[in-house]
Amino acid sequence: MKFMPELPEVETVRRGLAPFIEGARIESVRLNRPDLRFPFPQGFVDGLEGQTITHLGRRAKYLVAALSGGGVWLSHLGMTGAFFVADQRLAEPSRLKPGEAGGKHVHVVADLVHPSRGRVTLSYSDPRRFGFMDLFAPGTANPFIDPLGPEPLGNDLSAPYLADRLKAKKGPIKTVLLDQRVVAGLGNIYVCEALHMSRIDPRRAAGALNEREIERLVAAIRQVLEAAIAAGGSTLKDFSQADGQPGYFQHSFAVYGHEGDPCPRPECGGVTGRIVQAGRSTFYCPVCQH
DNA sequence: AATATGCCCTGTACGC
DNA sequence: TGCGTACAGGGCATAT
Repeated sequence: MKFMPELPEVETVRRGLAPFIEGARIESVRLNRPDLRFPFPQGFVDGLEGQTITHLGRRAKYLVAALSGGGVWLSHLGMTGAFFVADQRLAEPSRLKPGEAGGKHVHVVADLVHPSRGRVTLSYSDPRRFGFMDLFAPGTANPFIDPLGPEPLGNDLSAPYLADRLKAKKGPIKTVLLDQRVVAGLGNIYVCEALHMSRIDPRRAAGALNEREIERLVAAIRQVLEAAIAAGGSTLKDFSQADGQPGYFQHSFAVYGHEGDPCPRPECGGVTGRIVQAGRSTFYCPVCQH
């Protein structure tokens, strides 16, 4: 299974990058093309240069870098976006994997100065360019962040909250869970996994779930995300070595990508199926999910 | 208003 | 081997 940056992967990237860029001053930024998924906004480079990154946060699948002037540097990795760092104690940039950090898909390179690490090079690679970046002036509305629902790992996601948001929904629970206004940061993989763990059929009408099922679902969402973050965290020790890649880890899934394989639930006996809902693949077990 | 579809983009896998 | 096609999918735009 190839790396795909959903919430746990973005969190792992955040944890990997933070020690290199928090507190660092952005000396220069080079754009190798005018756009990713969207054009870089007017004043992007000028707005970043000279700023110090005071904090690197995450909201849903967005990386949110707070700047000393009060602005916000927003980044979304899309499907193939990746950050690479190199400082003077790490491998030379030339040792970074060719075709990735050194290749034709590196679209943004920023030179930073970190108070203890010295010069740090931060590169962004994104072959498919589904990612994007934006820059927001202090105090301005953020159309990406503002509409988002609660973080799935925070206290705001609760069974009563979710029950309230689901009760009027006629669409399938799988599709509703991908709506970032309901819960922020769930993607196709972890929705499939959470529905399998909570034994809920992805085709069920969201509004038809009962209280017990919703409680199981909320618990499962937390569990699959936390397990994935833990798996990612275990790879961070390698972050500052060899290829300098943050958060690239193989994580095992119960159903995602396992069409035709036996359901991993003990004594279930089902075979993992794949259906398409709202244009996306859904993997599920037709025996134990109902 | 809520819901559904098409689009973006490129590397990879696969059938013929 | 080469060529065409399907697929991966988050979020936006558009249509209903």
